[in-house]
Amino acid sequence: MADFDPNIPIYFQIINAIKQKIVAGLIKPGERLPSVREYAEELSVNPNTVQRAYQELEREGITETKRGMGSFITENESLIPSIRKEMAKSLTRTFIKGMTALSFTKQEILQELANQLEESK
Amino acid sequence: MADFDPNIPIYFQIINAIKQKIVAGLIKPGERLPSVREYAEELSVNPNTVQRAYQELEREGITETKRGMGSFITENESLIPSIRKEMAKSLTRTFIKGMTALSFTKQEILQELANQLEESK
Amino acid sequence: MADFDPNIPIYFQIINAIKQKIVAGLIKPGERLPSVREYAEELSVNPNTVQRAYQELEREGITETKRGMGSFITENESLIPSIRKEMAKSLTRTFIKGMTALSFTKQEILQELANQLEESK
Amino acid sequence: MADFDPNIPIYFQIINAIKQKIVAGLIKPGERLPSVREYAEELSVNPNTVQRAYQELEREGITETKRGMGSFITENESLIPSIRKEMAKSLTRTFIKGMTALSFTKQEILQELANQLEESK
DNA sequence: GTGGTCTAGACCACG
DNA sequence: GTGGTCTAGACCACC
Repeated sequence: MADFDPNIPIYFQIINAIKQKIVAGLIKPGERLPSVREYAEELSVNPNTVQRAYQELEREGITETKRGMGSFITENESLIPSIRKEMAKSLTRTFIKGMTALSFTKQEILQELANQLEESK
Repeated sequence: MADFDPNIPIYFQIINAIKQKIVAGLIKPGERLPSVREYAEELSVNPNTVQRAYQELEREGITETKRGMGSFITENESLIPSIRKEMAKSLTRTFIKGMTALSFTKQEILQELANQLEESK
Repeated sequence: MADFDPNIPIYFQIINAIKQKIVAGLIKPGERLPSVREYAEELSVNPNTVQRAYQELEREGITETKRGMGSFITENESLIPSIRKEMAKSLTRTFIKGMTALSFTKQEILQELANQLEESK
Repeated sequence: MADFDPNIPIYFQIINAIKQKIVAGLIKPGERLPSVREYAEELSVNPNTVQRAYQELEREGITETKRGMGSFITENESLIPSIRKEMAKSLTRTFIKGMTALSFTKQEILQELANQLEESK
């Protein structure tokens, strides 16, 4: 089901995939994530890698994990919007950084985005 | 002589600096870049690091290396803008894809970009 | 029926609850503890977890298990206070050692403890 | 040089050891920590374990690590006192928790500490 | 040589 | 069965 961009740490891509699923409503607060081993197998990845992703998610307060029980999405009203905002900010920052490195001006960045948004209409 | 952001690979920052100079017309097609050693000293950086940057530039088709002569900006005038355009397109596509996955509308995407461009002013 | 702190192993909280009841005289030496199944149901907890707690209590010499009869608080009246004292001593020694390594003076150690005891009031 | 308490994660003990060394002035801000491999060998521990400790230290802002260069103690005026405070708090919390579990009252905890401080005079 | 990530596989704590 | 830690050893990115 998944193939990973070899330039980005797998654990990081797992984190983002889960965050996206939460934002999209595919996983709901309170719900349990697949077990480390289960998910590792599904993704054809080492359990340690999934473990690391889950750990990071917990550190960010997105999940709570209970020994012997599994990891659960935090039940928190503001969770989803805050993840959405954070991811949007990160995406935008990356985009701006990349474009700036190509010495695009702010005007040109906006222009390029507008163009491509049109195209994909 | 130059300050580097410690969070970004130095070689990458060197690449960008050179690209910017090219786009800005400070270095012209056909012109020779400083030697690896020269440049490394100027930047107080390990020669390997400059070497790596030059290598990458060549891989991207932006420069050509002639044995014993040094690295030269590619003569093909149209090559550089076309590379730039391609990279911009790719960056933008990635950005749009990510934001769409977070169910942002086109309006919101533009808005978010505009906001963050303002902030980083 | 009981609320558990999700950050502390449940079996550990059960142990402490029992110890406290003993010290408080709510359970007397020689008395029988509830059966594992009974207690597990009362606490809405996995029987294994209660089992684990009982095991640990026995290991500490606080209870004695008789096959087919259940777990009993040890008859030796003086045993419990002596265990308690030993554990307290050990805890205190560890604490002092750690604080001393941070070059706290005796005064400061007492102060820090007093402060934090206040806070958690 | 080191042997580890088997009940506490090794990476955690490494973190604490380094923090203590910083507080004690044995390692100074700006100074470089041993490389992951070096330290791993010295401690007879797997490099991954040291790596994890270093990573955590960086996450806490205590070190900064530069690829290909090593990990360095953060140069920050308030670093040492803040570590000292944090560790003291943690030690004290652990102590209180343990004593409370043995159903010591606040008075008794203070008493026990005072006694043992006297003894070790 | 240095840190960062990953796999493979093991053992333990917990429920 | 589930998460947490650890070892052994590999490969890559960076300096």
